[in-house]
Amino acid sequence: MALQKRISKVDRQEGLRDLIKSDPFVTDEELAEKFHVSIQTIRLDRLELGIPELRERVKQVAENNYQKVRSLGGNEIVGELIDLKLGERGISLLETTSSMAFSKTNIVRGHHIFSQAESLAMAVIDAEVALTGVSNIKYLSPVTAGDKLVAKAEVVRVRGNSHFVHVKINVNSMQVFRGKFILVALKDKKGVEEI
Amino acid sequence: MALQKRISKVDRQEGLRDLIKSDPFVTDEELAEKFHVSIQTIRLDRLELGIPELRERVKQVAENNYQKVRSLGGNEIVGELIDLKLGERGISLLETTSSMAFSKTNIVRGHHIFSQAESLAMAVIDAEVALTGVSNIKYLSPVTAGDKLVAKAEVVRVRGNSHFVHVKINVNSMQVFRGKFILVALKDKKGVEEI
DNA sequence: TAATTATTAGTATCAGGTACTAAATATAAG
DNA sequence: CTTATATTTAGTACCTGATACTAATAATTA
Repeated sequence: MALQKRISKVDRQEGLRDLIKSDPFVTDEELAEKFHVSIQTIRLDRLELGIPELRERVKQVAENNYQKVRSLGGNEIVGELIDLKLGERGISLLETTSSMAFSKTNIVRGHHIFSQAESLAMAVIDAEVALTGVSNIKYLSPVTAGDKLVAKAEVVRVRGNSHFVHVKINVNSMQVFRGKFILVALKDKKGVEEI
Repeated sequence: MALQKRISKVDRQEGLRDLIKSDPFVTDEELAEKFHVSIQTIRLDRLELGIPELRERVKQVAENNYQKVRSLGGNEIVGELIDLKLGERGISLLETTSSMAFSKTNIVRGHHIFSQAESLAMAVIDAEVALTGVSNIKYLSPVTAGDKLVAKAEVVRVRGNSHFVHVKINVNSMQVFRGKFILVALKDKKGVEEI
């Protein structure tokens, strides 16, 4: 029999915590093998550390992200479409959460704001598919997690298959972002021949 | 005994499919109650419809979203940091997937590209926390799902707490994006000085 | 060496199933 | 109406990944 190179209890529990954090899908059995201890020891460890069982962890991951992904790019539009006049203007609402922010400062990462603006700009274009060509954007004020972002998009000019859209985002009627998008409609597939 | 207002098999199976789709966390037992049939009937239905059991469904939801959130803002940096010289330059790699693209065209949504660029720009700044102030960006060519995006960031100028960073993104040495970011380092907690 | 702590073994039980057999009940066809 | 077929229900054995508990063994410390 090979020597079991076991580590101390505290070290194991620390490693356990990290491992489960980085991979919530790991079973007690796999953990037992990894740390060269019995499955019972792992269960005692989890009990002491207050870490729930695999199925509970998986469920939590599923439930947490079920919501988030919907407002975070899994869909065609980031945020919730409130109003839309195709080819003219549109309004969308995005409720920011701490998962969108830097943990230290609670300030929402810029690309979430950008994503809301860009996807609204694209939604407002009256064409099958559009692709962002150029954009000039400006963040005017930091956004804190919990803020409700109201984005307003307006089509200001259409030239050929280029669409110029201005997007403004407000929090409580204070402007936090503005951006000018030039979107190009693709005529890859059928039905987007000319605008 | 009260009359059981049962619906036809096809209708039930249709309802079943919809219900599970809208709530993947529902058990066979709950479904049986909802449709006034036995648990075995529900299981036969799932078998016929090819719908996996609760735990499998929850696991799939968890796994799907675990990936997405990681590559879409759950982390501090979007993509994988390959190289970093703090305050000077940095390189990151992002492997695009179909979940980042429009289902119709398979073209990656712009904000994913932007997110990679912005987060790399912020990572490269030698400061505790930075906030995107202004950015001027341009998408040069559409990116298809599966493409590997290599982003290169370079700090070109530092004035006060304003950092000017250029980011270029290539796919197979073909440039698909460029952007100029002005990032403002925050002083401790408060104070976003004028740019 | 004794006391204490850590680990392992083993059993009963649970949820939410699969897989299978068999029986009861509906519904349709002759 | 009666038979044939489809549908639903009942019941059993088994599975995974656990909890909860008791008891014994091994390792460490006083």
